[in-house]
Amino acid sequence: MPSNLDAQSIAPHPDHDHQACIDSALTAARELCREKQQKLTKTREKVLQLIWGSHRPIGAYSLMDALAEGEQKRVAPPTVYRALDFLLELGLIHRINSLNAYIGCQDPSHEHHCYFLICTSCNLAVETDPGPFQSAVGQLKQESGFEIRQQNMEFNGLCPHCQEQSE
Amino acid sequence: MPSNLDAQSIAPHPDHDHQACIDSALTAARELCREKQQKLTKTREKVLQLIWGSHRPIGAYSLMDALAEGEQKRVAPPTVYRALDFLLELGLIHRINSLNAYIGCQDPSHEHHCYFLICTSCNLAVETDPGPFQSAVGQLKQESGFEIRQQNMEFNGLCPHCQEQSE
DNA sequence: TTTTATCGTGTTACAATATAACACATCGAT
DNA sequence: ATCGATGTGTTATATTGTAACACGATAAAA
Ligand SMILES: [Zn+2]
Ligand SMILES: [Zn+2]
Ligand SMILES: [Zn+2]
Ligand SMILES: [Zn+2]
Repeated sequence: MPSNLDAQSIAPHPDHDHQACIDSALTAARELCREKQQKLTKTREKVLQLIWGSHRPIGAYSLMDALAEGEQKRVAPPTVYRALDFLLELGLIHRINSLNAYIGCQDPSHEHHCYFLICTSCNLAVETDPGPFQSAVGQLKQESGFEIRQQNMEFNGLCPHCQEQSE
Repeated sequence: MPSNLDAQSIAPHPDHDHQACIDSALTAARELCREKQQKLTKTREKVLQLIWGSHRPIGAYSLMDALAEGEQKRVAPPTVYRALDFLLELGLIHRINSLNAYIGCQDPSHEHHCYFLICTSCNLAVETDPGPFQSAVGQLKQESGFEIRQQNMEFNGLCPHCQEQSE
Protein backbone atom coordinates (compact mmCIF):
# COMPACT_ATOMS: atom_id res chain seq x y z
CA MET A 1 0.00 0.00 0.00
CA PRO A 2 1.51 3.37 -0.98
CA SER A 3 1.86 6.47 -0.56
CA ASN A 4 0.32 9.84 -0.11
CA LEU A 5 -0.95 9.11 3.35
CA ASP A 6 -0.84 10.79 6.73
CA ALA A 7 2.17 9.74 8.75
CA GLN A 8 0.13 9.13 11.89
CA SER A 9 -2.44 6.95 10.24
CA ILE A 10 -3.27 5.11 7.09
CA ALA A 11 -6.07 7.62 6.53
CA PRO A 12 -5.39 10.38 4.03
CA HIS A 13 -5.05 13.73 5.72
CA PRO A 14 -7.68 16.34 4.76
CA ASP A 15 -4.89 18.65 3.56
CA HIS A 16 -2.92 16.16 1.50
CA ASP A 17 -1.94 16.83 -2.09
CA HIS A 18 -4.76 15.01 -3.72
CA GLN A 19 -3.76 15.72 -7.30
CA ALA A 20 -0.84 13.41 -6.63
CA CYS A 21 -3.30 10.66 -5.68
CA ILE A 22 -5.18 11.12 -8.92
CA ASP A 23 -2.06 11.22 -11.04
CA SER A 24 -0.52 8.13 -9.53
CA ALA A 25 -3.79 6.24 -9.81
CA LEU A 26 -4.08 7.04 -13.49
CA THR A 27 -0.48 6.15 -14.13
CA ALA A 28 -0.94 2.83 -12.37
CA ALA A 29 -4.11 2.20 -14.37
CA ARG A 30 -2.36 2.80 -17.70
CA GLU A 31 0.44 0.52 -16.64
CA LEU A 32 -1.96 -2.24 -15.58
CA CYS A 33 -3.92 -2.01 -18.81
CA ARG A 34 -0.74 -2.32 -20.81
CA GLU A 35 0.26 -5.40 -18.82
CA LYS A 36 -3.09 -7.05 -19.16
CA GLN A 37 -3.54 -5.90 -22.74
CA GLN A 38 -6.76 -4.12 -22.01
CA LYS A 39 -7.82 -0.78 -23.40
CA LEU A 40 -8.28 2.15 -21.07
CA THR A 41 -10.70 3.99 -23.33
CA LYS A 42 -11.66 7.62 -22.91
CA THR A 43 -14.87 6.77 -21.06
CA ARG A 44 -13.17 4.31 -18.76
CA GLU A 45 -10.37 6.69 -17.96
CA LYS A 46 -12.77 9.53 -17.29
CA VAL A 47 -14.82 7.37 -14.93
CA LEU A 48 -11.71 6.25 -13.09
CA GLN A 49 -10.54 9.83 -12.78
CA LEU A 50 -13.92 10.91 -11.42
CA ILE A 51 -13.89 8.08 -8.91
CA TRP A 52 -10.48 9.28 -7.79
CA GLY A 53 -11.92 12.76 -7.41
CA SER A 54 -12.10 12.01 -3.71
CA HIS A 55 -11.35 9.30 -1.19
CA ARG A 56 -15.06 8.77 -0.74
CA PRO A 57 -17.12 6.10 -2.46
CA ILE A 58 -19.25 7.52 -5.26
CA GLY A 59 -22.41 6.03 -6.75
CA ALA A 60 -23.01 5.23 -10.40
CA TYR A 61 -25.60 7.96 -10.86
CA SER A 62 -23.40 10.58 -9.24
CA LEU A 63 -20.75 9.55 -11.72
CA MET A 64 -23.26 10.07 -14.52
CA ASP A 65 -23.94 13.55 -13.18
CA ALA A 66 -20.23 14.28 -13.00
CA LEU A 67 -19.70 13.00 -16.53
CA ALA A 68 -22.44 15.32 -17.73
CA GLU A 69 -20.68 18.44 -16.40
CA GLY A 70 -19.82 20.66 -19.32
CA GLU A 71 -21.06 18.18 -21.88
CA GLN A 72 -23.96 18.53 -24.26
CA LYS A 73 -25.63 15.24 -23.49
CA ARG A 74 -25.77 12.86 -20.58
CA VAL A 75 -24.56 9.33 -20.97
CA ALA A 76 -27.05 6.58 -20.18
CA PRO A 77 -26.63 4.20 -17.24
CA PRO A 78 -25.21 1.30 -19.25
CA THR A 79 -22.25 3.42 -20.30
CA VAL A 80 -21.26 4.06 -16.72
CA TYR A 81 -21.97 0.53 -15.57
CA ARG A 82 -19.86 -0.91 -18.38
CA ALA A 83 -16.96 1.27 -17.39
CA LEU A 84 -17.43 0.30 -13.76
CA ASP A 85 -17.55 -3.39 -14.64
CA PHE A 86 -14.34 -3.03 -16.61
CA LEU A 87 -12.58 -1.22 -13.78
CA LEU A 88 -13.84 -3.70 -11.21
CA GLU A 89 -12.72 -6.60 -13.34
CA LEU A 90 -9.21 -5.21 -13.58
CA GLY A 91 -9.12 -4.43 -9.90
CA LEU A 92 -8.75 -0.70 -10.45
CA ILE A 93 -11.73 0.03 -8.25
CA HIS A 94 -13.69 -1.69 -5.51
CA ARG A 95 -17.39 -1.71 -4.83
CA ILE A 96 -18.56 -0.75 -1.35
CA ASN A 97 -21.62 -2.93 -1.01
CA SER A 98 -23.12 -1.19 1.98
CA LEU A 99 -23.20 2.09 0.03
CA ASN A 100 -23.82 0.88 -3.53
CA ALA A 101 -20.80 2.94 -4.41
CA TYR A 102 -17.37 2.66 -5.93
CA ILE A 103 -13.91 3.74 -4.87
CA GLY A 104 -10.43 3.60 -6.33
CA CYS A 105 -8.13 0.77 -5.35
CA GLN A 106 -5.01 1.82 -3.47
CA ASP A 107 -2.89 -0.89 -5.04
CA PRO A 108 -4.23 -2.48 -8.21
CA SER A 109 -0.85 -4.02 -9.05
CA HIS A 110 -1.93 -7.33 -7.60
CA GLU A 111 -5.31 -8.88 -6.91
CA HIS A 112 -6.45 -8.73 -3.35
CA HIS A 113 -9.47 -8.83 -1.14
CA CYS A 114 -11.65 -5.87 -0.37
CA TYR A 115 -11.06 -4.45 3.12
CA PHE A 116 -12.26 -0.95 3.94
CA LEU A 117 -12.64 1.40 6.84
CA ILE A 118 -15.52 3.78 6.23
CA CYS A 119 -16.29 6.93 8.17
CA THR A 120 -20.01 7.21 8.85
CA SER A 121 -19.67 10.94 9.27
CA CYS A 122 -17.66 12.14 6.25
CA ASN A 123 -17.78 8.96 4.14
CA LEU A 124 -14.05 8.73 3.91
CA ALA A 125 -13.10 5.19 2.90
CA VAL A 126 -9.65 3.82 3.52
CA GLU A 127 -8.45 0.58 2.04
CA THR A 128 -6.58 -1.58 4.43
CA ASP A 129 -4.31 -4.59 4.41
CA PRO A 130 -6.07 -7.95 4.70
CA GLY A 131 -2.83 -9.50 5.95
CA PRO A 132 -3.45 -9.36 9.70
CA PHE A 133 -6.78 -11.13 9.22
CA GLN A 134 -5.51 -14.10 7.29
CA SER A 135 -4.71 -16.35 10.20
CA ALA A 136 -8.28 -15.99 11.41
CA VAL A 137 -9.50 -16.64 7.88
CA GLY A 138 -7.39 -19.80 7.72
CA GLN A 139 -8.86 -21.01 10.96
CA LEU A 140 -12.32 -20.27 9.66
CA LYS A 141 -11.69 -22.29 6.51
CA GLN A 142 -10.71 -25.23 8.69
CA GLU A 143 -13.68 -25.01 10.95
CA SER A 144 -16.29 -24.28 8.33
CA GLY A 145 -15.13 -26.49 5.50
CA PHE A 146 -15.83 -23.59 3.14
CA GLU A 147 -13.50 -22.92 0.29
CA ILE A 148 -13.21 -19.15 0.69
CA ARG A 149 -12.53 -17.33 -2.54
CA GLN A 150 -13.46 -13.73 -1.88
CA GLN A 151 -13.24 -11.65 1.24
CA ASN A 152 -15.17 -8.47 1.66
CA MET A 153 -14.85 -6.51 4.85
CA GLU A 154 -16.43 -3.19 5.69
CA PHE A 155 -15.69 -1.50 8.99
CA ASN A 156 -17.79 1.50 9.86
CA GLY A 157 -16.93 4.17 12.37
CA LEU A 158 -15.37 7.58 12.74
CA CYS A 159 -12.20 8.62 10.98
CA PRO A 160 -9.53 10.45 13.00
CA HIS A 161 -10.56 13.82 11.61
CA CYS A 162 -14.25 13.40 12.41
CA GLN A 163 -13.40 12.25 15.94
CA GLU A 164 -11.63 15.55 16.53
CA GLN A 165 -14.57 17.47 15.14
CA SER A 166 -16.99 15.78 17.48
CA GLU A 167 -14.97 16.29 20.66
CA MET B 1 -23.57 -20.08 18.55
CA PRO B 2 -25.92 -23.05 18.80
CA SER B 3 -27.10 -25.76 17.70
CA ASN B 4 -28.62 -27.73 14.90
CA LEU B 5 -25.39 -27.87 12.93
CA ASP B 6 -23.33 -30.52 11.23
CA ALA B 7 -20.76 -32.02 13.52
CA GLN B 8 -17.96 -31.70 10.98
CA SER B 9 -18.56 -28.06 10.23
CA ILE B 10 -20.41 -25.01 11.35
CA ALA B 11 -22.46 -25.29 8.15
CA PRO B 12 -25.93 -26.78 8.47
CA HIS B 13 -26.13 -30.18 6.85
CA PRO B 14 -28.53 -30.45 3.90
CA ASP B 15 -30.45 -33.18 5.73
CA HIS B 16 -30.75 -31.49 9.07
CA ASP B 17 -34.06 -31.10 10.87
CA HIS B 18 -34.81 -27.61 9.73
CA GLN B 19 -38.15 -27.28 11.47
CA ALA B 20 -36.11 -27.28 14.67
CA CYS B 21 -34.17 -24.27 13.37
CA ILE B 22 -37.38 -22.40 12.68
CA ASP B 23 -38.92 -23.28 16.01
CA SER B 24 -35.92 -22.28 18.05
CA ALA B 25 -35.54 -19.03 16.11
CA LEU B 26 -39.14 -18.10 16.80
CA THR B 27 -38.86 -19.00 20.43
CA ALA B 28 -35.72 -16.91 20.76
CA ALA B 29 -37.45 -14.03 19.01
CA ARG B 30 -40.43 -14.09 21.36
CA GLU B 31 -38.08 -14.19 24.30
CA LEU B 32 -36.04 -11.26 23.02
CA CYS B 33 -39.13 -9.17 22.34
CA ARG B 34 -40.37 -9.79 25.85
CA GLU B 35 -37.01 -8.73 27.28
CA LYS B 36 -36.81 -5.60 25.19
CA GLN B 37 -40.51 -4.86 25.56
CA GLN B 38 -41.11 -4.87 21.85
CA LYS B 39 -44.09 -6.36 20.06
CA LEU B 40 -43.60 -9.28 17.71
CA THR B 41 -46.73 -8.59 15.69
CA LYS B 42 -48.29 -11.04 13.26
CA THR B 43 -46.60 -9.44 10.25
CA ARG B 44 -43.21 -9.30 11.92
CA GLU B 45 -43.43 -12.89 13.07
CA LYS B 46 -44.52 -14.09 9.66
CA VAL B 47 -41.62 -12.28 7.98
CA LEU B 48 -39.17 -13.73 10.47
CA GLN B 49 -40.57 -17.19 9.91
CA LEU B 50 -40.28 -16.82 6.14
CA ILE B 51 -36.70 -15.62 6.47
CA TRP B 52 -36.01 -18.72 8.52
CA GLY B 53 -37.59 -20.79 5.77
CA SER B 54 -34.05 -21.55 4.67
CA HIS B 55 -30.45 -20.86 5.54
CA ARG B 56 -30.18 -18.71 2.44
CA PRO B 57 -30.52 -14.95 2.33
CA ILE B 58 -33.86 -13.83 0.91
CA GLY B 59 -34.72 -10.50 -0.69
CA ALA B 60 -37.50 -8.16 0.36
CA TYR B 61 -39.52 -8.71 -2.80
CA SER B 62 -39.22 -12.49 -2.53
CA LEU B 63 -40.56 -12.13 0.98
CA MET B 64 -43.49 -10.17 -0.41
CA ASP B 65 -44.15 -12.99 -2.86
CA ALA B 66 -43.97 -15.53 -0.06
CA LEU B 67 -46.31 -13.46 2.10
CA ALA B 68 -48.78 -13.36 -0.77
CA GLU B 69 -49.02 -17.18 -1.00
CA GLY B 70 -52.56 -18.23 -0.18
CA GLU B 71 -53.63 -14.70 0.65
CA GLN B 72 -56.15 -12.55 -1.19
CA LYS B 73 -54.00 -9.49 -1.54
CA ARG B 74 -50.34 -8.68 -1.66
CA VAL B 75 -48.80 -6.45 0.93
CA ALA B 76 -47.02 -3.35 -0.32
CA PRO B 77 -43.25 -2.89 0.00
CA PRO B 78 -43.37 -0.60 3.06
CA THR B 79 -45.03 -3.35 5.07
CA VAL B 80 -42.17 -5.73 4.44
CA TYR B 81 -39.50 -3.11 4.89
CA ARG B 82 -40.97 -2.01 8.19
CA ALA B 83 -40.91 -5.56 9.45
CA LEU B 84 -37.34 -5.97 8.21
CA ASP B 85 -36.28 -2.73 9.89
CA PHE B 86 -37.81 -3.90 13.14
CA LEU B 87 -36.11 -7.28 12.96
CA LEU B 88 -32.77 -5.72 12.02
CA GLU B 89 -33.05 -3.24 14.84
CA LEU B 90 -33.58 -6.02 17.35
CA GLY B 91 -30.79 -8.07 15.86
CA LEU B 92 -33.10 -10.92 14.90
CA ILE B 93 -31.89 -10.81 11.32
CA HIS B 94 -28.88 -9.55 9.40
CA ARG B 95 -28.66 -7.90 6.02
CA ILE B 96 -26.26 -9.38 3.48
CA ASN B 97 -25.17 -6.28 1.61
CA SER B 98 -23.65 -8.02 -1.36
CA LEU B 99 -26.99 -9.71 -2.08
CA ASN B 100 -29.49 -7.09 -0.90
CA ALA B 101 -30.97 -9.87 1.13
CA TYR B 102 -31.81 -10.84 4.68
CA ILE B 103 -31.07 -13.84 6.83
CA GLY B 104 -31.89 -14.96 10.34
CA CYS B 105 -29.39 -14.33 13.11
CA GLN B 106 -28.00 -17.46 14.73
CA ASP B 107 -27.75 -15.86 18.13
CA PRO B 108 -29.80 -12.72 18.69
CA SER B 109 -29.40 -12.95 22.47
CA HIS B 110 -26.60 -10.40 22.38
CA GLU B 111 -25.57 -7.76 19.87
CA HIS B 112 -22.70 -8.69 17.64
CA HIS B 113 -21.08 -7.92 14.34
CA CYS B 114 -22.16 -9.39 11.05
CA TYR B 115 -19.80 -12.13 9.83
CA PHE B 116 -20.98 -14.52 7.14
CA LEU B 117 -19.72 -17.25 4.90
CA ILE B 118 -21.75 -17.37 1.69
CA CYS B 119 -21.74 -20.14 -0.88
CA THR B 120 -21.71 -18.72 -4.39
CA SER B 121 -23.18 -21.92 -5.75
CA CYS B 122 -26.17 -22.69 -3.49
CA ASN B 123 -26.39 -19.37 -1.62
CA LEU B 124 -26.09 -21.01 1.76
CA ALA B 125 -25.06 -18.39 4.31
CA VAL B 126 -23.48 -19.35 7.59
CA GLU B 127 -22.99 -16.91 10.40
CA THR B 128 -19.66 -17.13 12.08
CA ASP B 129 -17.91 -15.96 15.20
CA PRO B 130 -16.16 -12.58 14.94
CA GLY B 131 -13.96 -13.55 17.89
CA PRO B 132 -10.87 -14.79 16.04
CA PHE B 133 -10.74 -11.55 14.05
CA GLN B 134 -10.75 -9.18 16.97
CA SER B 135 -7.04 -9.00 17.57
CA ALA B 136 -6.53 -7.93 13.96
CA VAL B 137 -9.35 -5.43 14.35
CA GLY B 138 -7.68 -4.02 17.45
CA GLN B 139 -4.43 -3.61 15.59
CA LEU B 140 -6.28 -1.93 12.75
CA LYS B 141 -7.87 0.54 15.15
CA GLN B 142 -4.41 1.44 16.41
CA GLU B 143 -2.89 1.88 13.01
CA SER B 144 -5.77 3.69 11.38
CA GLY B 145 -6.95 5.90 14.19
CA PHE B 146 -10.49 4.99 13.24
CA GLU B 147 -13.05 4.42 15.94
CA ILE B 148 -14.58 1.23 14.57
CA ARG B 149 -18.21 0.74 15.53
CA GLN B 150 -19.57 -1.79 13.10
CA GLN B 151 -17.95 -4.74 11.42
CA ASN B 152 -19.40 -6.37 8.37
CA MET B 153 -17.65 -9.31 6.82
CA GLU B 154 -18.79 -11.35 3.86
CA PHE B 155 -16.73 -14.31 2.71
CA ASN B 156 -17.73 -15.89 -0.57
CA GLY B 157 -16.83 -19.34 -1.73
CA LEU B 158 -18.07 -22.89 -1.89
CA CYS B 159 -19.78 -24.63 0.99
CA PRO B 160 -18.68 -28.18 1.86
CA HIS B 161 -21.66 -29.70 0.11
CA CYS B 162 -21.15 -27.80 -3.15
CA GLN B 163 -17.47 -28.71 -3.14
CA GLU B 164 -18.45 -32.39 -3.15
CA GLN B 165 -20.91 -31.79 -5.97
CA SER B 166 -18.29 -30.17 -8.14
CA GLU B 167 -15.62 -32.87 -7.73
C1' DT C 1 -66.35 7.70 29.40
C1' DT C 2 -64.53 10.55 26.27
C1' DT C 3 -59.97 12.23 24.95
C1' DT C 4 -55.61 11.90 23.48
C1' DA C 5 -51.09 9.92 22.44
C1' DT C 6 -48.56 6.16 20.55
C1' DC C 7 -47.78 2.69 17.67
C1' DG C 8 -48.42 -0.27 13.81
C1' DT C 9 -50.41 -0.74 9.31
C1' DG C 10 -52.49 0.41 4.47
C1' DT C 11 -51.95 2.88 0.31
C1' DT C 12 -50.13 5.61 -3.30
C1' DA C 13 -46.63 7.37 -5.45
C1' DC C 14 -41.93 7.67 -6.36
C1' DA C 15 -36.64 7.45 -5.88
C1' DA C 16 -32.35 5.04 -6.57
C1' DT C 17 -29.74 1.39 -8.43
C1' DA C 18 -28.96 -1.81 -12.13
C1' DT C 19 -29.70 -4.67 -16.44
C1' DA C 20 -31.63 -6.62 -21.04
C1' DA C 21 -31.75 -6.24 -25.73
C1' DC C 22 -30.53 -4.64 -29.94
C1' DA C 23 -28.34 -1.35 -33.16
C1' DC C 24 -24.24 0.72 -34.71
C1' DA C 25 -19.37 1.95 -35.11
C1' DT C 26 -14.47 1.06 -35.04
C1' DC C 27 -10.54 -1.53 -36.02
C1' DG C 28 -7.42 -5.10 -36.85
C1' DA C 29 -6.96 -9.86 -39.01
C1' DT C 30 -7.93 -12.76 -42.68
C1' DA D 1 -13.23 -6.19 -49.13
C1' DT D 2 -14.89 -9.08 -45.51
C1' DC D 3 -15.22 -10.68 -41.11
C1' DG D 4 -15.06 -11.00 -36.12
C1' DA D 5 -14.28 -8.90 -31.91
C1' DT D 6 -14.88 -5.20 -29.01
C1' DG D 7 -16.71 -0.94 -27.34
C1' DT D 8 -20.52 2.33 -27.41
C1' DG D 9 -25.46 4.40 -28.06
C1' DT D 10 -30.21 3.95 -27.09
C1' DT D 11 -34.53 2.50 -25.32
C1' DA D 12 -36.92 0.28 -22.23
C1' DT D 13 -37.40 -2.14 -18.06
C1' DA D 14 -36.15 -4.70 -13.73
C1' DT D 15 -34.99 -4.56 -8.87
C1' DT D 16 -34.55 -2.55 -4.45
C1' DG D 17 -35.98 0.83 -1.25
C1' DT D 18 -38.60 5.41 0.68
C1' DA D 19 -41.64 9.49 1.41
C1' DA D 20 -45.86 11.00 2.73
C1' DC D 21 -50.17 10.76 4.55
C1' DA D 22 -54.39 8.36 6.11
C1' DC D 23 -56.44 4.89 9.08
C1' DG D 24 -57.07 1.82 13.06
C1' DA D 25 -56.10 -0.28 17.44
C1' DT D 26 -54.65 0.13 22.08
C1' DA D 27 -53.95 2.14 26.30
C1' DA D 28 -52.98 5.93 29.38
C1' DA D 29 -54.91 10.44 30.87
C1' DA D 30 -58.59 13.44 31.86
ZN1 LIG E 1 -5.86 11.69 -2.21
ZN1 LIG F 1 -14.84 11.22 8.82
ZN1 LIG G 1 -31.83 -25.06 9.62
ZN1 LIG H 1 -23.23 -24.43 -1.53
